[in-house]
Amino acid sequence: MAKAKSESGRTLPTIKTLAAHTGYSIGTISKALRGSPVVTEATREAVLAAARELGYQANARGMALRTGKTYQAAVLMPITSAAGYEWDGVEYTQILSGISQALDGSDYQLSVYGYRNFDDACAVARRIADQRLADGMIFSGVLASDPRIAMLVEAGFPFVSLGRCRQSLVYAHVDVDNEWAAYAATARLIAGGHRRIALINAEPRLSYALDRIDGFSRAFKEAGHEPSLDLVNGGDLTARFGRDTTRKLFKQPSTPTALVCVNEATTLGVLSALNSLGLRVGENVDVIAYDDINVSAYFSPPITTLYQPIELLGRRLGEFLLLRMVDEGAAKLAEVFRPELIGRQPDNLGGRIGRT
Amino acid sequence: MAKAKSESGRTLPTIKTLAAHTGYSIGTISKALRGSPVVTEATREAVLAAARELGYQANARGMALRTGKTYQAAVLMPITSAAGYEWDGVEYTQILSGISQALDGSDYQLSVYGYRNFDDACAVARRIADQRLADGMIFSGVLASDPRIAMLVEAGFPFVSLGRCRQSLVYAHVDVDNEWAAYAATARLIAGGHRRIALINAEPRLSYALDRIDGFSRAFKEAGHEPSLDLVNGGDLTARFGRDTTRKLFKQPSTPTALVCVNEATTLGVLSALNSLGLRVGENVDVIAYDDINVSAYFSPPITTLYQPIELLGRRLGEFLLLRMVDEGAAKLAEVFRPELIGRQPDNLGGRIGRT
DNA sequence: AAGGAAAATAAAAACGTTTTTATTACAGAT
DNA sequence: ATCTGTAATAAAAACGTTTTTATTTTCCTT
Repeated sequence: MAKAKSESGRTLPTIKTLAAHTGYSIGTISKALRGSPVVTEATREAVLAAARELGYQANARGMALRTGKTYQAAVLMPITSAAGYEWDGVEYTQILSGISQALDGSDYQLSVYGYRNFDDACAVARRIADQRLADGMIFSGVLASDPRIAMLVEAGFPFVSLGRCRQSLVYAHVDVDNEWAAYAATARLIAGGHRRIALINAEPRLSYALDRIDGFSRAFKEAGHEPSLDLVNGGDLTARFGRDTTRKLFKQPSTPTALVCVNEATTLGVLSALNSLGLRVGENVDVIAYDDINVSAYFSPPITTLYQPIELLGRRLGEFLLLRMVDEGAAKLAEVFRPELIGRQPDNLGGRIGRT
Repeated sequence: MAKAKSESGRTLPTIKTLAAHTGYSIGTISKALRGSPVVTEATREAVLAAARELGYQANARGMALRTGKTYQAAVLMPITSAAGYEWDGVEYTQILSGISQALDGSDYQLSVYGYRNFDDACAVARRIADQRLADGMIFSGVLASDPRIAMLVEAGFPFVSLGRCRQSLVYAHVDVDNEWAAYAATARLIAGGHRRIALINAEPRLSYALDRIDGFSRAFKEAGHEPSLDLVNGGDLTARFGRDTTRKLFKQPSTPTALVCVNEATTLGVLSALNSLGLRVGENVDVIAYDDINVSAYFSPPITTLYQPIELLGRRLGEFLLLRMVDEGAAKLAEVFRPELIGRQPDNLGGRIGRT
């Protein structure tokens, strides 16, 4: 078998090369490189100098084999449905980007595992933990009762989830304050005079979808009104879902006067449907959207959004995972981001609707 | 050091476990598992049965160390600029998704390497090749003269690029026929009566940006007109760039009557700007867009697009890399996809513009 | 029945590390 | 001068594989 060669055709330097070059044994070299206190300062200097000179870089596989660590951080990523080619999972670019930045400079390499559906995601998570394919993992799409979290907590495997489940378990996580966000959006619309508000939501088995319904309801209750729960719709996060749902809503006898949208893809579908129904935002209907990627500013007219730079969440996910993998307790590793409400419309139908 | 334990707390089975369990030596076990012809059929059966029974899975680090392979496929991913939080690099979700699907079932694991700018990308590529951090790599954002391609071809390191450079080198690649696409879009607009056509393009150092200018020019020349090269604009692929460029174009004395847009983010910016200028698509101006993620159907009005499911490109990238890593010649591994022109508008300003 | 070739398997070496154990050198104490 | 303890380093073992080399078994030939 050919040895690994560097581009120039020479064999890569190993710890043995350093040993031969410096005259020390490989054990001493290893200790010097790892900063063990048993080697003299002078020896360490000599070894480091040789390492620099020869361009030595520790072989990750050798380290991995000996230590049992993998130096891999796994990220579970949903595979976009090949079928409809609908706009889906767009925000993963930003999440990966953030995680990658956090891992940059650490010894860990980002490893992506695709999954096709929730069961698949569970199977992949279990495989990673059981076979120690990585030293830690990150995943999203958390269910109200998520078997992955229960399983990994039980196994003591380091992980950070994007989203919180509704079981009382202690685990590292990052999340958006969806309850507050839905509350803020709904309250703004209620203050604008709206009573029939639709919530275009994610599937209700997802934990954050429930959070949003909670916030939605709370806004009504605090204002002394009954929440328009009949206008709550759950589905996938595509433009198609937004369009179809909007059309359906406006075929009903009691139509909404405002909509809160789950994300910008869905919003695009909603706006498209409203347009084809001859309804104009700010005149006949108000729309507030969740905004991952700051694109709502370019809609015509620009709409009010709950803005949360998702790359930041990704970075925090990576940072937390690094800490978790060196055995930082999970309890301290939790952060819930509150998105910023960016008002681009008065959201009171231009004053055409009566305030209470 | 604690041994790797499976979730249930038991030590993971290794080739030694199988040896003890079956009575064969570890060498024989290895050969049986790898399907070497020197072991009897009966032995192989027994070994495989034991492997199934104990849930044995080969340890990737052990294999990696011995064989010198890493079983990692590296993908270089641009890190979205933390600064503007502009919509950027969205299509990477789909690319990764496609690659992940192609790698699924192979021995290779997808490894993501982020880079911040082109120089960084080159450095990362070199590091991966020099230190053998992966057995192959995939990257995009190819320049007309791309040092990564030259370097990797020279080093004999397996890779597949998304995009072609303009140097005469033999290497595996996947690309979109950008020359044709720009030609088709421009020709359609010329046929609709347009003469002043703007091209909202990527940065001209990118190879595909040049391809598009070529196609754009060819359409004019074949129709016997001078290409409106003064209306060609290159920049990043954000909505902001689309908006700012459009505003700039319509401030000039000789404004365009139609625009060809580089991608859907930019298109959103273009449409936003047109709207704020009081211009309506299909009446005052026509727009044709490149469409990665099939979202143009939801614009109001829907616009004509060049549609290319990008996940398919990703899948082919992965397939090619797998072949390349088992030493398939690079020459055969090339595919150029021609996008589909989906006409959603007549693109002749509703007949208001005179045909020649 | 002995010899030998071929087939099957066992044993050993190697990949690049880290860690444990053993050895050496040197100081200070007696 | 010898002993003891400590500091520094060397040597060896181990991680889980694959591959090369050695050994055993089988079976055919004479």
